[in-house]
Amino acid sequence: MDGTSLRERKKQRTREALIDAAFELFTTKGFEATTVDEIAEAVEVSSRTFFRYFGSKEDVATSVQLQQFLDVYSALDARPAGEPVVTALRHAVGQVLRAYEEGGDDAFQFACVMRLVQDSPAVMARSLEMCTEQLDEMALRVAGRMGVDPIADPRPKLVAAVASAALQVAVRAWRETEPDEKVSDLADRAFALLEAGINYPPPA
Amino acid sequence: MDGTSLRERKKQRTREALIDAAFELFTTKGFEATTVDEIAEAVEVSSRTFFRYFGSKEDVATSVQLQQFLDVYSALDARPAGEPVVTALRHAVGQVLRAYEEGGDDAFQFACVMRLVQDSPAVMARSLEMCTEQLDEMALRVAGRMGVDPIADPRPKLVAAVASAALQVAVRAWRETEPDEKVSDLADRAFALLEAGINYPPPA
DNA sequence: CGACATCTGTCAGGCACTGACAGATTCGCT
DNA sequence: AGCGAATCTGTCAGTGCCTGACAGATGTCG
Repeated sequence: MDGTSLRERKKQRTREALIDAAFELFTTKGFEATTVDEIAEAVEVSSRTFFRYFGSKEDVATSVQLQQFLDVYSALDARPAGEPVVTALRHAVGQVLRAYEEGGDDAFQFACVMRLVQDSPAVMARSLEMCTEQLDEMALRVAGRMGVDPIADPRPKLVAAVASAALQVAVRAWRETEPDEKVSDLADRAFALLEAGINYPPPA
Repeated sequence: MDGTSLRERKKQRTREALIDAAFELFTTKGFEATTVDEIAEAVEVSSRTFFRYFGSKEDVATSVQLQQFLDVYSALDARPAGEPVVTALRHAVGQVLRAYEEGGDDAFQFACVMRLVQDSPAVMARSLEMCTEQLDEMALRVAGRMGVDPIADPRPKLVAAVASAALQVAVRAWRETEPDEKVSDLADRAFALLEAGINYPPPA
């Protein structure tokens, strides 16, 4: 049952092999032009086995995105307790994004997933669905920071949803800008706007 | 080419018949248990014709949601020019939702779509995708209200995305609350929170 | 009425995805 | 090592979504 058993290691290896093969094919042929059979063949398993690891062809991409969410959670937990929630989210997200930008290993895969999400509607749809699935988890952490009940108080869920939306806007702006503006900067600016309030013009 | 030609009227009729039949079957049998063939049979057309009207089975639901977006746009344009954007969105959305709650015709269909979106993942995914498609349009109107460039200034897109997220949170909260709390009230509260700022605790 | 455009049904087919079964692999135990 | 149990995998058959291509029906306009 532990992670060092032969069975578990084999499973992990085929799982990663499937992800690698899938991204290789997605980037060269495109998402919809790639069939599950091709991915499975590249790893020398049956297509039936593919569906035992991933619920759908899109899930290969979203499984990577899920890990990114978990990274944000870790970074969020590491932020000081007194920090306001949006500010904490701003720093946590910026931290994770900068790590992806500089870390050579996952940097390619990260850009790969982002392009995939923006370019193929099916992946986009599944990705958005996964993001909303993660909203409860994120709301839970926000509620913890605020010291309020995550069910009775609507604010944690709102903050989580708004933060997720801001991040999506930043990523999309990143994909659309011609020069290589950094995602981390775009996201940082988006969160900074959230901190200041968005009911323009401010009724001061 | 005008809307009163026989051909156009026939098309409109089959389109509405398909939507009605689809919702009838979705509510009784469930979304995934309903096949496109069944919907087409109920209207006495071929399933091929169904796909000439709707790009996918999910699109039957999202086509209705699209109309709701258009309603919000109309309401938004009717708001006074000086009003801050989030406040204007709050009133526009509230106005549209209250109309759906009281209008007996579309009230049933509205509740129907909302249940559909929350209950079946495929519809949820497609719905979210359509919402992001509408973000540009909404951002355009927000930019007009703010009197800024919708491309150079990132704020309109951010406001649109945040407002959409807030609305989604409200709808989801509505579906989860046992008693019949009104969507319009939940949405109003969510937008009110946005107006006040969400960087809790406020660093006052 | 006739030329034309448009809509529809039928057919064939690809691809995503699933349940069921049998064979192979690994695990836990003696 | 050896044996039964649990788990993983491949094969097969099948359903359902969705699409291109063609031919026939229907509406449109001079």
